[in-house]
Amino acid sequence: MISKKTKYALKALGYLAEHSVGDPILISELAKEENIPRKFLEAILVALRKGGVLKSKIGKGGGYMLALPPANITIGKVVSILEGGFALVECLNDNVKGVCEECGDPACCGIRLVMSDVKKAIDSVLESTTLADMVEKSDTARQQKSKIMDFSI
Amino acid sequence: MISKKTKYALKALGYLAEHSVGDPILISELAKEENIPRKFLEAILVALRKGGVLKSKIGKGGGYMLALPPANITIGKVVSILEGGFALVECLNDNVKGVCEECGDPACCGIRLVMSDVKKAIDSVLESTTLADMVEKSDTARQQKSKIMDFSI
DNA sequence: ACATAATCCTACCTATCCTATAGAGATAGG
DNA sequence: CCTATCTCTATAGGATAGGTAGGATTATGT
Repeated sequence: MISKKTKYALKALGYLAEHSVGDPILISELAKEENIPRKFLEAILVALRKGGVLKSKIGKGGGYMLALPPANITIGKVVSILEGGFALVECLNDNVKGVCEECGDPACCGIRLVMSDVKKAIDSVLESTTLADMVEKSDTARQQKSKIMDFSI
Repeated sequence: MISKKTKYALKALGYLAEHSVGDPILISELAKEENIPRKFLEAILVALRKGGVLKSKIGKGGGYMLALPPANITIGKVVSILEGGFALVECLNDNVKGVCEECGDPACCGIRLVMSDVKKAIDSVLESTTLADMVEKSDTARQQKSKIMDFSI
């Protein structure tokens, strides 16, 4: 299960991708528009900045901007920043904190082998989907829906 | 990240798949051989029994057996029993506890749409991999390794 | 230089879940 | 009836997620 942190991050990034016209957007605007607790969002944005996805401008007239075009920000990157990778078992994590004590021999642990397949499947989706894709999916779905609404009237 | 519960479950099931010759195996044997806290394992086995993966025999000479052949037990089933499904967002969970408050309109929520793709990818692996596969993977890896060892001597 | 608007940083709190344990109860075999 | 088992309920400690507070720092405009 992805955490609220990650969900909030994706919502905030989605907003930035749709509303950014070059100048920075305020934390408070993001928090209000996307319904995210202000202070909590602050911490999330800092993480995203340190992860290279956002850049900020301090002081009056400051705020946050995307550091890259939406098409160059993968969902995998965002998840990885907020969740510290998305491994299903410790021993498959990117930032390896050591082998999990359960599988005596990592190379032969059945669980590890299976979860490695799962991780590959997850990563292939996460790495191939970008922020731009996410926004587009959402827009398309909304348009589809309003079409259907029109027909039904 | 899968919980220790699930890891222990898979280890115990793996042991049962490999050592079962029809008669029940003791909790204490499973706990000892697979290095799992006895009482904790007890709870896990009960869950697996209620989930239809194991059956038990009470009283003297009792113990646990697989309720199905290993090739008919998917890893997905086990994960689903122990973790209550493996959705990445609440609103995609099997046992829907309601829509997540974040995505106003579930049908148009970009996060939901992306995570739905991820879930499909996960499920396709988890549903197509069985306990028998897991045990086999592990065995094959072990054999490969011992071959390499032989060469190197 | 100064007031103001913004992000940045450090620390903290609380509830929930994960892991684990204890002990009495129920059931079957001999 | 005795013993070996699983079964059930309750509980406890620790970690993590989610959220909050307040002040420090930095930039802008006048």
